[in-house]
Amino acid sequence: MAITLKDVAERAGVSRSAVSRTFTEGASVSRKTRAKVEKAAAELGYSPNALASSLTTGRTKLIGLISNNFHNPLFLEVFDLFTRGLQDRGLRPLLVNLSAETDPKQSVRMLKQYSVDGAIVASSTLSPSFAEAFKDAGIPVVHSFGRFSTSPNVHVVGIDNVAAGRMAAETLIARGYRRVAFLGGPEQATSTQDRALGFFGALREHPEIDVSISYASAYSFDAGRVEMTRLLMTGPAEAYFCGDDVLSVGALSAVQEAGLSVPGDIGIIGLNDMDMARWQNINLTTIRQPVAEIIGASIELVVGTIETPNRHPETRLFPCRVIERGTLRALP
Amino acid sequence: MAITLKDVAERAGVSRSAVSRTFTEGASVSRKTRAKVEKAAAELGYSPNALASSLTTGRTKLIGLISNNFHNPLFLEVFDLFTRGLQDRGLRPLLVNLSAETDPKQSVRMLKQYSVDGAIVASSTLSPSFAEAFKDAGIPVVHSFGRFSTSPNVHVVGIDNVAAGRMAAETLIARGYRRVAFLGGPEQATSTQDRALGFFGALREHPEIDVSISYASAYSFDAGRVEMTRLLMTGPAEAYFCGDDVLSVGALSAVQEAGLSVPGDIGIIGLNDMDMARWQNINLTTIRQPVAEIIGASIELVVGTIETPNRHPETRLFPCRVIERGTLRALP
DNA sequence: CGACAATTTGCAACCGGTTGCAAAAAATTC
DNA sequence: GAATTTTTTGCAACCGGTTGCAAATTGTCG
Repeated sequence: MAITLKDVAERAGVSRSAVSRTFTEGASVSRKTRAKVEKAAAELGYSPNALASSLTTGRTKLIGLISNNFHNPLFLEVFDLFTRGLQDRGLRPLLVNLSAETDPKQSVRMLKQYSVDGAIVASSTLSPSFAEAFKDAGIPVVHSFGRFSTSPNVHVVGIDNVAAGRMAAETLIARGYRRVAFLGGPEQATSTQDRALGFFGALREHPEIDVSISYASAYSFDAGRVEMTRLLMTGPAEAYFCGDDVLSVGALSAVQEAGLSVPGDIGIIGLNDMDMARWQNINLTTIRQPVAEIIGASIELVVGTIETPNRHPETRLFPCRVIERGTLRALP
Repeated sequence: MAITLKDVAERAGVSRSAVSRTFTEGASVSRKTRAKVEKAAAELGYSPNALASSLTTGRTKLIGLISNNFHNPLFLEVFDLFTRGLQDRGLRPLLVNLSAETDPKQSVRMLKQYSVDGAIVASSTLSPSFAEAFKDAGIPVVHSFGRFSTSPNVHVVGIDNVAAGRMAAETLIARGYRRVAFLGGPEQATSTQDRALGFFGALREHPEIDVSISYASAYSFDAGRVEMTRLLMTGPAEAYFCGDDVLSVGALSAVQEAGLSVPGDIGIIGLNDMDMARWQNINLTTIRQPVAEIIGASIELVVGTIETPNRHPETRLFPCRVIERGTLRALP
């Protein structure tokens, strides 16, 4: 059915090795045989079987891309950049949707069966041990959007969530808000924990400012809306740092629905700068994650680790910045 | 490095075939040897190499998932459902990001190299010939969100875009709009062409209604905004059928920015019902594509075609329905 | 033109599995 | 317990490639 090396070899009147060599970068083949082989291959429409060759070379050029954030709009951009970035380097993303389960064993097993060259765990909610499971299985791995650690066991690329929390606090302080709050995502998400830490840390130096915290059940529109609706009934703060943009939009919607104005009555600052944040009918002031840089570094790091397996685990954090839009009152 | 059949065989004191058979559904192995093999495998942490076995079985359980819609929020849902649906059947999605290029040759080549069992082309903008290229290469393929055809060459699953256009027209007519327009996506997108066809078809029976058409340069927020801004300066219609939800939000934003009200001054109806359409600060009236059904059928069809290669090309269309929200005036 | 070095080529073994076939072992029958 | 049938097992070839090695070819130089 499919055309193999042998077919091409026969047609070109050379050995199978000669054919293999014409298709291998930097192998020794004369001009003449290369020409013969290429002609025969073109005539037959031959293309080498990447999987068969992976058996001997030990490289599949397959990269496992594991995520559980299939509902966060930011991840459209993330998938776009990852797939493009990998393709540009001749790598193929094998997508794994984690959905509910958080046990790494199954994913590790599966990706081992497919002999992926490396894996990228793209998630801000999974614990570091998830990515570590890949490392333990001998699969080069990078945790993108993962938690910062001073002594990481695996490569981590992302933002400093503590610093981001601090940045949010400082932004609110600078605008003169006196009663502020953090509306986090799920309490067990590492990103929420760290952002809370930074937020409260910065405010500790401002005892005159009243600060409170609450958690939404998920990084989702509905969760943000529900939580903000609840907050509005119990006497809301003047400004909220929401743990995520989608959450922010949910909160925004609850505030507007209650007949209050943003930023007049209540200020909101999000985090991520998803594409929709700039839509004029949302116009969300937020803290931007440099997604492209994070993904570029992640790919670079996973490729580097494939080439140098015992490379020391690295943490690469990229700075965030505030994107001024319309949900926070202006600087005085 | 990695544990192979041979290692397990030696440890269990059996032949390699015996080990292979224990891991093959429905092969002949006695209780006793199976137990020995399983014990040895567990002790060594063995898991069979899926790629190596694919060499003889001819099945990789890899499915190419090809898309060029990495900026449409609807596709987050699409990716989520596809990856989950494939995983549930033990299949692995190999993601291909088409971005700019529309030449199928490269994708076909690449997916052939990886011996995918089948391919799913998920795009409403690619021409039918794209999916056909896969079929011609002997790869079972389904075109999801593709163009309807009475004599299809490949399986097509999606909605009847002509009917959707008609549905939009009828919805506007029923609400008493007298000057309506279609704000399409790129003129060459098959989905836009078909939706226009249905829209104008339905209005042909209503000569009293004034109808016009224009195209946005892409299915994007910015394109919708730009085009609507232009329209507002040249005397807009009373209501617009926008070829897509993101486009609708762009248009919506332009209208609001011009100080006009929706649906008071101008009505808008979109198509897709992306997740954000229900966000209260968008609250878009739209026509819902039954995404889950489309994807379920696509997977079923590609699996069916893998099992029965010469299956006749099928077209499966699912009905859309109008989702009433706040961007169209109420029924009289 | 011959000696020698550098390139190119084919052979054969291997990567990690699967599978048809015949022999061996176990189960069934009388 | 022997004869027959059924099940289990191992051998060896194969899937589609790669690669070390030695032989064959080509090129260089005096």
